[in-house]
Amino acid sequence: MISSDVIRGYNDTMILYMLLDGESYGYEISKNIRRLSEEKYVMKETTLYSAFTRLEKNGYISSFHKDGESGKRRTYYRITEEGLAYYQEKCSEWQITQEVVNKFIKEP
Amino acid sequence: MISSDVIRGYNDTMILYMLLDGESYGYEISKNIRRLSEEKYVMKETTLYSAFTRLEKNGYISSFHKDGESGKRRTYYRITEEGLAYYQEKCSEWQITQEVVNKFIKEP
DNA sequence: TGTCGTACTTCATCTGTCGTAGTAAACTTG
DNA sequence: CAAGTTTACTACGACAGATGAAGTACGACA
Repeated sequence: MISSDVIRGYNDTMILYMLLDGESYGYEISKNIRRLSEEKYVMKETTLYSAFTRLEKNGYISSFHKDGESGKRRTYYRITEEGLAYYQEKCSEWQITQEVVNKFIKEP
Repeated sequence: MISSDVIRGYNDTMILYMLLDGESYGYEISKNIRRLSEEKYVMKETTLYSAFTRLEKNGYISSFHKDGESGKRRTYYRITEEGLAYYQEKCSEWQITQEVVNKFIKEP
């Protein structure tokens, strides 16, 4: 299992990735992250939902409700253009981060 | 420049790496991290020194003073066996982290 | 004598994560 | 159809690690 301090800084990126190919909502995103990471990373509920708040406040995602849906009270999110730009930035940053951290790693 | 939330979780690892081939002290380690990362990462002083405290408290490094040194008040550190084990753990974890995060990265 | 580089230390603040807990609808299974 | 499980959140408080700002103090150099 991956410790959270390592991933911290990429939770937002993961969520944004999950919204790249269309809108989704908390529970679904959570499941998808878990599945895509092959159970190696499970985002805590509180982390996920507080990330939504932050991302929306920063204008990277926008929330809405689907009406006509049988009372499931889901909050859907979609990525904004700013969110996409931010995501791409993070991807570039990740390449550099890998390069840098790898200099400090000794393979056994 | 790399944002700190990304690296957070690997500051300790970097410091330990710097102690793998012998004792060192704060200022030197700081310089070496900067140099090795090719200026891409500069650890803040407060981050560095608070990391020392934490690492020592966890038994991963031990501090000492060299006597006979002309009053430069340096605190030297060396890595312990627990520190080495912890470092190796972190290296393994890093491999997994890379794999996981890369699943959420789209190359342009 | 003053400034720069070295080598820290203290303190207060902020951000993001996490544990605990609770709500409530919908689906499942005996 | 009752009871448990899954879905889908929300609220609150605590905590760790990073950070900014500021200060101390020695030595070198010019």
